Amino acid sequence: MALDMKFYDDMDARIPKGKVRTRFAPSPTGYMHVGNLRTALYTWLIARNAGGTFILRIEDTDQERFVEGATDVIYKTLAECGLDHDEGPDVGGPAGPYIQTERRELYKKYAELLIEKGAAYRCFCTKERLEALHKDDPTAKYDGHCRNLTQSEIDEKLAAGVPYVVRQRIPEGTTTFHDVIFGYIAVDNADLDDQILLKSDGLPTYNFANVVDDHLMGITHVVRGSEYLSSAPKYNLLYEAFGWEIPTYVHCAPVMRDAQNKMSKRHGDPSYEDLITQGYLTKAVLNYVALLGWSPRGDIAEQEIFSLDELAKVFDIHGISKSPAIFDIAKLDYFNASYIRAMSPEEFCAAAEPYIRQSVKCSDYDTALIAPLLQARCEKLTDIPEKVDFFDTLPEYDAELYVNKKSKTDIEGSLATLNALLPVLDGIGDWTQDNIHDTLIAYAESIGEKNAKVMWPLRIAVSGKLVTPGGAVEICRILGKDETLRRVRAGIEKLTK
RNA sequence: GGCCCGUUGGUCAAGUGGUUAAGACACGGCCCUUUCACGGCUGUAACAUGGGUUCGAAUCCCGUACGGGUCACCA
Repeated sequence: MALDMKFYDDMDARIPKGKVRTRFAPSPTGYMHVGNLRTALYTWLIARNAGGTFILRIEDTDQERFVEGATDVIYKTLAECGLDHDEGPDVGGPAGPYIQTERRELYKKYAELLIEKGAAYRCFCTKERLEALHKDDPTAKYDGHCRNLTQSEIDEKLAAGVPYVVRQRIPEGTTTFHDVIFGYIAVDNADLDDQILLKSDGLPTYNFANVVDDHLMGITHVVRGSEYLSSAPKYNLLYEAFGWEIPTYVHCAPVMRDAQNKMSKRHGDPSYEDLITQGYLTKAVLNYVALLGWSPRGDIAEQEIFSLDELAKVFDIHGISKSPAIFDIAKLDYFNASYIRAMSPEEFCAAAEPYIRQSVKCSDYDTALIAPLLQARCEKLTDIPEKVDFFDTLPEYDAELYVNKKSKTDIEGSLATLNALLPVLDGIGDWTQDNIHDTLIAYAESIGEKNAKVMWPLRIAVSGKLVTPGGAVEICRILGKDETLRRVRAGIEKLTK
């Protein structure tokens, strides 16, 4: 239900710039999926755009899901992406500790405060009783069994050491909340459950810890996935019970693998780290992900390539989309290719070298010469090895490769060309790019043929491949005179049979 | 199932009552060219649906369909 409530207008604008505090609060699963990365990015951008503070908080209240070393993945990813945090477990800050399990006593204290205020109550129901409750209707809400226990009943159970949880006491009425992206949403409190705030192990549930921490840490903009949208009214009730100011909500629609499913580890969708090992550049991933669910407005509406700094300058919450976005690897390829092309030759050479060396082991071949041929020809760094595998060893190839309609070449003609080329190439004294080029062009002219007619067979002979990075001249240059001549002879032999 | 949210080309999306409904990716064609690319030009292709409101609706309202979320001592 969308309400027209002027009261809430500009809710997100009432916070002075510079006072903005946002937080990225992942639970350490050891896996940074793309949707997570995007949430971190948006959260960081909101803070940086406003000259505010970006905080990292670790939500590790689920002891059963503890994964060793999982926080390292978070630190590493954020650092690699340039999403620096001003406060967090590793850098400290005034609102610490920043790890929820270290804040245990805090939650307990606030849960008790809530009980005093009458907005929460202790529930001594056993798991068996709760299960029985859900037996017929799995979606049944808590029946309020412990809602109105007398003080003496409570004291008695407490004294007897009966384990309990703390539940939120949902009042009657309607709760309205505002989200920057989704607008005003009102729900009937009767649809809300008396959710558990504090588990029997004394640790808070996500729902409770979030409210307490976000308030205590002074978070002004709560950025999270839209799966929390339906919990938002319960958070507001909590804020109200405490008498705390409600933050600005920014619920982001999910990143999908297809129209039906979110990106997920289970489906084998790539995490940030996976994308990097697949040959994608961090900056390209960030750029693409930023635009997956957000678009620039105004005079930069057409712009697509953004550096992180640029994004920080222009990012506007209102450009975030309501509907889910499907992750399109083909478009990431395009962004990645753009970033590869935009690198300086030196930068690209450095990035490409290890990939070139994966298939070019022979140290006679200079990666500095090979790299320039690749820069405009690959979308991902991992495209490289396959493209340069012919340098070390001439592959087995089909004589049919010599036949090309457009270049007007066939088997017979190619054989003739190759035979004629042997002395021509052998006659080149200084084996430089220019000399090889000029000699071959001059030869083509001397026999009154188009360049392609001589270049095609030569390129096939020296590479053994239909498609190569660079043309015949570049390849010959890198191969060196001896190897070039050897390969041309091999070609002649193949065509002579 | 209840409640909540969403729906513009295959994909990402601009658009906030009057537009020939942008742009990008992908796809097709052409040019460039010693292969493939790169680059340039160009083409195909969309407002889920039915009712309203209005002089006028992609834009506002209601319904329908489809999709998603949520209903845990998980986050």
